[in-house]
Amino acid sequence: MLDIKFIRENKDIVAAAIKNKKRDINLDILFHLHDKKKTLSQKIDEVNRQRNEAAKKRDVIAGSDLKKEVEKIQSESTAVDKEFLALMMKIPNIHSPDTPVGEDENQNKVIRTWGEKPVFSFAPKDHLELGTNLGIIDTETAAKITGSRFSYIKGDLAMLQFALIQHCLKKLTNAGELEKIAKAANVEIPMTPFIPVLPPVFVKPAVQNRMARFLTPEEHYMFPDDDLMLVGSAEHTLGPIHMDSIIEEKNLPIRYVGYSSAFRREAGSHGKDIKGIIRQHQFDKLEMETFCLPENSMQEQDFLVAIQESILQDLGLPYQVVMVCTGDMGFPDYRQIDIETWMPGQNKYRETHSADLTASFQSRRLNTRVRRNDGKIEPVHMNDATAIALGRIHVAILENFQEADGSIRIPKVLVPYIGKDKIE
RNA sequence: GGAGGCGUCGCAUAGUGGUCUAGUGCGCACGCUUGGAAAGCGUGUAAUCCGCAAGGAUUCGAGAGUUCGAAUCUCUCCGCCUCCGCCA
Repeated sequence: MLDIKFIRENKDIVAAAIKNKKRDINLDILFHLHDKKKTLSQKIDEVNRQRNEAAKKRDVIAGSDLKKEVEKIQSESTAVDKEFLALMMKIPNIHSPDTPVGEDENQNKVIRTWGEKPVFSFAPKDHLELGTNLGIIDTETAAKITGSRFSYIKGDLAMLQFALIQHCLKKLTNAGELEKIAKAANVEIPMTPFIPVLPPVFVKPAVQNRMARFLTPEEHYMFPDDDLMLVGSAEHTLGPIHMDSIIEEKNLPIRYVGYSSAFRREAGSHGKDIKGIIRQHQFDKLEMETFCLPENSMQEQDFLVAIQESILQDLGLPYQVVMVCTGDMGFPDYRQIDIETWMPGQNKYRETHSADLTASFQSRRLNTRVRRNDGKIEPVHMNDATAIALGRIHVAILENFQEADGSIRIPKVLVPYIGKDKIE
């Protein structure tokens, strides 16, 4: 959610963002509702003042009349508030000046590439064929037991997953490692290490709503009997950690790295990526969620991207970094940077990482604020970014590091965790 | 799942219908004192909204209700604690 004052003072910027993010909202209606809301609340304040006075004087008759009056205005005011808020929530975040304006993913801008795409002396296979042959991916049994878009990850691939998690956690909790990454990326912000978290995978729908992620309800697994839903990402329970609280400036930045399964119904993606484990209803992910000072949040995002790149470089996976354009970026995002990793079996780069800077957009709804050293209070800035998404990285590793005989080379950094250098 | 207790300004606690404009302690900030510090003393210390300001309104877990008036009474919900049961 944006600040209504900001919207009033920057109508052009907000209107442009609405248009660039392909939405249609009339800001004049919003302003009109806001005026009405203000007038009504001033009226209520005044009547309440009189009411308090009457109560103090124990004036039963006047008090009784004023009570009826305030009830009448109150109901009108509640209706206006509701309408105002509903419209406010439809307004997307503005986008950063360096975000490319565009219609869809075709206008996303590649800003860097790293690594050499592998050249095979044989016809490379896709991850499903490789994984099925090696007995480490089993989608057929999963289809019988649970349904389509689920899988059993077994044997060395399961080991590989834990190795990846361990490798990343080690990196993210080590201040020295982080400093190296920041220095290489020219980022100058405090290097507070990440706090590892195992968050809940259920979230109250009302809280998820305050994350301002407009993942429609159809995309979530809902449990109405318990008023709960499964998270689509650890972000959904990491982001609200400081809901309704004020963080002292000296305690920022706060960085979390959460490990959890993510659950997505993938409604509306029928037929897309149906083969293999690229698009699953359930997958595991290490997710970074950070809270920082407003003036540091762009650098914070650059830092998170640098971490993502460093992880992919450790693994030796070729990738490209992409500035996501306005038409393709998330509703609450100020700037979105994706990393796409080369997948030979698909013969293209596929999204494996996303870094979302939401600035004050989420924190305003979550009511997560910072008390500056001078005592002023303002919303903190929030970033969230994938550290590693396990399903898709499995795909990348299997497809990039396959040998002619169908075996898979294990990335050097992971060998110590698994105790061998090959899946065969 | 059963029984009981409890949710108050960062933390701890007082407050059982009007004197609560929510007290006190700790913490924190500033000042005095000091060569400097600690201690001591003094002052200040929740947020949100409206307003240029003066000031006003709202919030005592959440919501609804009773009342001229609610932290305080009633109802519903949520959370926490203790004991019992079940259980990884």
